[in-house]
Amino acid sequence: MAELPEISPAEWQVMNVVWERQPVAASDIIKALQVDSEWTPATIRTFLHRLVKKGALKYVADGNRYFYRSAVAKSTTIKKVSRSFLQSVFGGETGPLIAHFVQSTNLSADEIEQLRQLLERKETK
Amino acid sequence: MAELPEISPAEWQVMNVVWERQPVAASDIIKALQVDSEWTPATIRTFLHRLVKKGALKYVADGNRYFYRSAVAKSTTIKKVSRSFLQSVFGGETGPLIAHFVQSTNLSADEIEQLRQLLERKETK
DNA sequence: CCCGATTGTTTACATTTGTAAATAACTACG
DNA sequence: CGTAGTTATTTACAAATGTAAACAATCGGG
Repeated sequence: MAELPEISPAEWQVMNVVWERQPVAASDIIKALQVDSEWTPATIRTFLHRLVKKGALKYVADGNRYFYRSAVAKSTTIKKVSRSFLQSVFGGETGPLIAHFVQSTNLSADEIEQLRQLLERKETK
Repeated sequence: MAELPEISPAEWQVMNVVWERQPVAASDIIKALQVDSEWTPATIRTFLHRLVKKGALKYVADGNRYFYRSAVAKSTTIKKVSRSFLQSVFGGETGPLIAHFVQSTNLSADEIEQLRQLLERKETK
C-alpha cells in the first residue's frame, strides 16, 4: 500500500478537482466536472469509488454525504506519471521533451521570463 | 482511419524502435527490446500485430519475414499524446509542465544553453 | 412518520492492455 | 523432399478502463 496508485486519464480529471478544492463533496466534484466533460454523475461516482479503493482518495462522511480528500500528494503523483511519460515518449530525454513543449505552445512573455530564470538558477547550481 | 491510433505505453516502446531503425525485421525489434524489457518474443509479436491492426505500423513481407515501418509520423504522434498528457496532468498549462521537468532533471550546461536559445527565439517572435 | 430526492454501493458490459501459449505457415538444411 | 526451426496468426485470459444503470440506504420536507 506504500505503492503509489496508477491513475488513469479520466481519473486524473477527478483528482485535479479534489486537489484543488479538498475537502470537497461528491456533488461539487460532479458539478465541476460536468462543465467540460460529458460524464454523467453515475460515471463520476464510479471514478470516486475506484479512486478510494486504489488509495488515491479518502473521505469523511457527514450524514450521507462524503467529503473527499486526496490520500496521495499531487507532487508525488505528478513525479511518477511524468517519469513514465518521459520514458515512453521521449526515451527518457528531458531536453527534447522540454523543447517540444516550448515550441508547441504559446507562452506569455511572463512565462518565458519565469522559465528563463529557472534555467539560470539551474545553471549556477 | 484518418484517426491517429491510440498507442499504449508498451506499444510506445515498440514504436520507438521502429521509428529509429525502420525498415526493421521483427527479429531485430525483438532483440532491441529484450535489452531493457522482460518481454518474451511472443509478447512483442503481439504488440506488432496490434500496431499493424491499429494502423500505426505497416510492413512489407520478404519471404516469411516482415519488415516493419511506421504508418504514422513520430512527430504527429508525439503531438497527440503530449497534448493529452498536458491536459490530464497539468490542466493544459505548459508553464508548470516545463517548470516541473526543468526542476526534476539534471540538464547539461549544453542543454540549458539550447533551451535558453529556444526561449529567446520564442520571445522575439 | 412517510415518501420523494439525494447519495452511496453493486453490478454490468464492451474495449483495451499486458502477457503469452498454441497453432499454422513457410523456409532452409540435410 | 521431409522435417526441424523460424515466423506469423489465432486464441486466451485476467486486469484495467470508460461508461453507466440498478439497487440500497438515508435525509429532509410535509
